Amino acid sequence: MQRKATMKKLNSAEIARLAGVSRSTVSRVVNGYANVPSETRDRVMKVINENEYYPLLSGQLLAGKRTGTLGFFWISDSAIADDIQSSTFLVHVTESAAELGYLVLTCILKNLTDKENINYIKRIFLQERIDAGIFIGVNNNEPLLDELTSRGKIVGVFDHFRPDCNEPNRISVNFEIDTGGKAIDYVCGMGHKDIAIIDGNMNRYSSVKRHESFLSGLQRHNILIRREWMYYADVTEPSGYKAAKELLENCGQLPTVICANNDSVAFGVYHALEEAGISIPGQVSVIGIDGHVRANLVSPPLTSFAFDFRKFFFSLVSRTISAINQKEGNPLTEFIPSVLVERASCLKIN
Amino acid sequence: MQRKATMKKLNSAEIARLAGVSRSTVSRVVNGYANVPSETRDRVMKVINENEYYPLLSGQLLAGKRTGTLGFFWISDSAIADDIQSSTFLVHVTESAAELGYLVLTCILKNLTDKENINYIKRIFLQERIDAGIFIGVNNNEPLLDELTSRGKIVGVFDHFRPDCNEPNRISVNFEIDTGGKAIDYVCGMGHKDIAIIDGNMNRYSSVKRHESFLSGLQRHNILIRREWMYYADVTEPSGYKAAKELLENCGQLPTVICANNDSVAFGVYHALEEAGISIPGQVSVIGIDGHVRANLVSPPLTSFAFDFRKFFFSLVSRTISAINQKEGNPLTEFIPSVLVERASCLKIN
DNA sequence: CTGAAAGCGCTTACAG
DNA sequence: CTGAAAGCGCTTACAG
Repeated sequence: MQRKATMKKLNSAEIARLAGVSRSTVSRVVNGYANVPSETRDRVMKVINENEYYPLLSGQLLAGKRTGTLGFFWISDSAIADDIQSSTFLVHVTESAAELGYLVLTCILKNLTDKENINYIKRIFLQERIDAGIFIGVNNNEPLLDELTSRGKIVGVFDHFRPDCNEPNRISVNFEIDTGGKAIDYVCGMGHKDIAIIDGNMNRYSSVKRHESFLSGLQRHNILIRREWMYYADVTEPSGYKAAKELLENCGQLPTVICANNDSVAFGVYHALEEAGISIPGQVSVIGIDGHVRANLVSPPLTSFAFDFRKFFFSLVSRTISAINQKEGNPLTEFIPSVLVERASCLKIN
Repeated sequence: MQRKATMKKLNSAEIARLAGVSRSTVSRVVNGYANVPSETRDRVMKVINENEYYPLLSGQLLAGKRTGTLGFFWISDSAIADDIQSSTFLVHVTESAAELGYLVLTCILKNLTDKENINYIKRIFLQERIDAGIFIGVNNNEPLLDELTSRGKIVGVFDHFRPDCNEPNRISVNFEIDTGGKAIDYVCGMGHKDIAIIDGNMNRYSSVKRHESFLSGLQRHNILIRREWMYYADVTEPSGYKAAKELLENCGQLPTVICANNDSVAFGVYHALEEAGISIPGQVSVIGIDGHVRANLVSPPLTSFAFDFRKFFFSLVSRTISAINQKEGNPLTEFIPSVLVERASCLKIN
């Protein structure tokens, strides 16, 4: 039924008038409270449905209801639209939230070093536009997270682990910590001994853990760690390209395999190797970590330890929502396991 | 400065008290009204900044302010997370809105045939969670759009043109209408005469226009239109695969080129041709429309008429926001031109 | 230039 | 089981 300009304003008072009850009762029906006899409930619901009445959010909020909205804060200095994988994260968060009855307010920011960006995020929390915020791409020790949690705000952070903090309003989801070691086990099993490592961004919990487990994996296999085969990148493709180029220029002898911190970095490694006329995997094998959607599209298809990102974000979003509802025994973090996806980029040798 | 649990509630009354003014004046300062002497303004601002005070959204809304939020309604029955291109649209909308000071509430829905989904969207509008809604993936004659606009709600729709409607609250952005004809001109210029067409979804304005301009292009070049070389798909890769497979099974003689409604459909055509052992472009050339991010990654790289989607969404979002602010002379639609990107999928013959 | 007061639309103790 | 009333935090005519 259409609301004409000349019609009375459609608020709870008007519904109450039409149904012959008080606004209190309308509110009780709208909110599904038990103490309304079914006859009254039906009569009120009929009026509500006929008029397509929905309580205005503004009134509900002021009376103390929650927004039913999560903030989604994506921090990345590279253009997110250009990275296919990034964009899917946003979709996973939105769909997970929707499944649980929540809406998502999406914010994309270049960095958190800019005071203006920090204030932008704080404003969204302090205006109470959202019940909690999901964060991607923040440093593990980001002070903003500490400030928000100490103010009682709820944050759900991707790739974040702070054993020194166990506030119930600091939720996170993490990659298993030993994927680097699994990658080393795998390439050693393929006969590789000359192993190069391209590390990620050491401000990310996952990158640190992969670094550590790359190294302990090498030790476990009694493989000499050669400084000229260890390079630092970031988590992006261009950073992987740059690091691999430096490696190629300075390494003297080529390694037989390059283990990349993640698949995007591996794509950068591909680029550098191709440019140098080095065949993959003929001369140098490459292995990644992530299970990037592009891993199957590049040539040769990239062997990688893959993660189910749908699962990642559902875990993060659902536990963040549990924190909003102050559920008891809500796990503060979850470590998600990887699955090896063997493709064509890593060759068995000898 | 941290707000301790024991501190007074930080609202406009508290700020007023600390600054020695009334709540009215605090509100005037917050909203940047002119009639406050700079001395008073500075004093109040100092208190506001020291306490990191932001007016609660709930109060502002109830007093009649706008939300500063756009809804983003993405309708797609295929998994959006799987389509790389789709995800970037979401990023473009979010970044365009942010540039203009708006936030974005993201909603992903499988279809609009389900009454429940229709109500989900209506609820978001009627609760006044948003100032306007951006729509992607709706049929050109979608009744929900008519209902929303007739209720005075503002919609901004991607790929939507209704010459019979010129409400100031129905905003749209469109593909130029003659890209199909440009594709025909191009392949004819390459010497092709045996031209097949895979059309899109005829409920989309762009697909209809491409269909029309494919046909008028063929006529312009005096090329016989052969029924067995015309197939309907949708806008997705699987639909292109299916249509191309049918074409190959039924066509008898192969065309020398297949013009696809868009790049996703073209990828499906690739798949079908590869499966049939037909080489691209050796035996059959393929041309797309869109400028999909994957066009450069497939083999052979796809020749396509590309659109600047960043521009698409900035146009849509900025004119939608102008409609919210009731700007005079706000253009209801804009047609965005294409740019030919020649890659390796379309061969010159004879 | 500034404050007191009304009003926005809901929910929820409270009283009956 | 139900209604009258208070209250949430802001903004904005209105009066001075």
